[in-house]
This record gives sequence, structure tokens and C-alpha cells, in this order.
Amino acid sequence: MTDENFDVQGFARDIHVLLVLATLRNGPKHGYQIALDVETDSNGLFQFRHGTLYPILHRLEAEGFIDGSWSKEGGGRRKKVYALTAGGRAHLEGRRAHVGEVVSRLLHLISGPGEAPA
Amino acid sequence: MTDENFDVQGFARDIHVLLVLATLRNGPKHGYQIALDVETDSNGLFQFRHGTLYPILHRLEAEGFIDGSWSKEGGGRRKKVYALTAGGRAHLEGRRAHVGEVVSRLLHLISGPGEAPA
DNA sequence: TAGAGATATATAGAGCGCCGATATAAAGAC
DNA sequence: GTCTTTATATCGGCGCTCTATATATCTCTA
Repeated sequence: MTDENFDVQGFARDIHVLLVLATLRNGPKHGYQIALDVETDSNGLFQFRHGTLYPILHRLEAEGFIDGSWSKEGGGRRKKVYALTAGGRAHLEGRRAHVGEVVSRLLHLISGPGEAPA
Repeated sequence: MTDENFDVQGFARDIHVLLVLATLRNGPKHGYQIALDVETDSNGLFQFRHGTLYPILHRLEAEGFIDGSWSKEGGGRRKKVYALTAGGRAHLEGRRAHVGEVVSRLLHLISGPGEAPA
């Protein structure tokens, strides 16, 4: 299984994608809220720069993994609220499993003779 | 600990660096052999392109993490053999621990309510 | 012995994605 | 009325990987 070859660049990109999709599992959110939640939930370890997040959201929407719609409550500040689609949920599960296995094999490879990988 | 902020690009680079340093833990090797061993040890999951490996080796040598010396056995094919330095070993342990923790926290964040992260 | 393929190192250029900077705009604080 | 926060968006620079190319030696085979 997972004979799929490892792609370093795709892996780094996957991290951000997974954080977005996983956050949306708790319900629809707009971009700014996603950034705040990811930072809070990770105790500041992971954080999104705006110049990173918004292009990712646009791409995920174009790929059909999230579904965006502008909310207009009282004509106030415009927010684009994103909801996880069925395809997005499937992508999340698939990628999460893949990342988990790659990481497991990586940690096993670089762990010393005495140290257990996990 | 590890209040250090997460850097996506540095993380991708760390993966290659860790693979190199971990392979050298078994003894000195030249670049081409490192590439072969990493690919073999990971059952083809991880592999180094030559255009990726050699610049990394040069940088690691400049940083003092590995020590390179040209071997001239019988005036044959030139090989630059790299050995892990004490600093390199320390760097390996430190980065490995860091990557392990980041990955652990990442998997925890993106794991569903039902699934245990590891 | 001549050619092909594997061994071995090196670098330059292309491509891709993150990051900082900048722009726009409205709501709330004081 | 101005400053900060909220909220989205895009562009240019930068860094790192990857493809392609260059050089050189060794080994195997016809």
C-alpha cells in the first residue's frame, strides 16, 4: 500500500490543506476565523499568513473540496463562509492517512537504535 | 518546550537533512551511496534527486554537520566521503525531536473525533 | 576494442508555493 | 473623528526542489 512516491513539496502543501479542512469539520467558517482557530487550537504552533491562506481557500474551492458563499447579514462586513463538501471530507481522510503513514515511516527511518519511533 | 514556531519550508528541508544525517549514523558514505541507501531503506518511498542531494551535502558541510574528504583509492573514480560530526549528531537528535513533536501535534489536530492519532 | 550503461559529482535554470507588503473596506472603541 | 480590529485579496521576492546538462571513470558485453 501507499506505493505512491513521496513528494516533498506536495507534503508541505498538504499540511496547510489538512489544517484548513480539519478545522471546517467542526462547521462552516470564513477564512479569517479559520486562521484564528488553527492558531488557537495549536497553541500558536501552526499559523496562517493571509497571503498563504486565501490562495489556498480559492484553490480548494476550485477543486470542489470546500464550498464558499458570501454572507450578507445586515449588509455588514462581507464574509465568505466555507463549508466542507463530501469530496473535501473524503480528501481529508485520504490525505490524513497518507501523511500518517509517511510520517510513521520517516520517524522509523531517522530514529536511533535505542529510541522507539512512537 | 518547542515554542519554536512552525516553518513549512524549513520542515520540508528538514526531512531531507534528517534522512542524510540518519544514514550517516551507520558510518561514512559518499553522496551517491547516501541516495541509494535512503531509497533502499525506505523501500523506495524516499528518494534523492542528484540536483537536490549535492547542494544539501555542500550546505551541511559548510555548517559543520558533516565532514567531507576526497578518497583516492588507486586514482580511480573520485568519491567524496562524508562523515557525521559531533555537531551533526547533535543537530540530528535535536531536529528529530522537533519534527517528532510537530508531527505528533499535527496528527492530533487533524485526527477525527473517533480516530486515535497514534 | 568499442559502445552502452552504471557510477560519481556538480551546477544552472525552471517551477512552485510560502511569506511580507500593500490595498481596500467596514465595524467598533474612545 | 481617528485608531484598531475585522475581513478579503493580490503581487513580488525568496527559498527549495526538480529537470536537464556537463564531466569523468569504471565495468560489462558484443
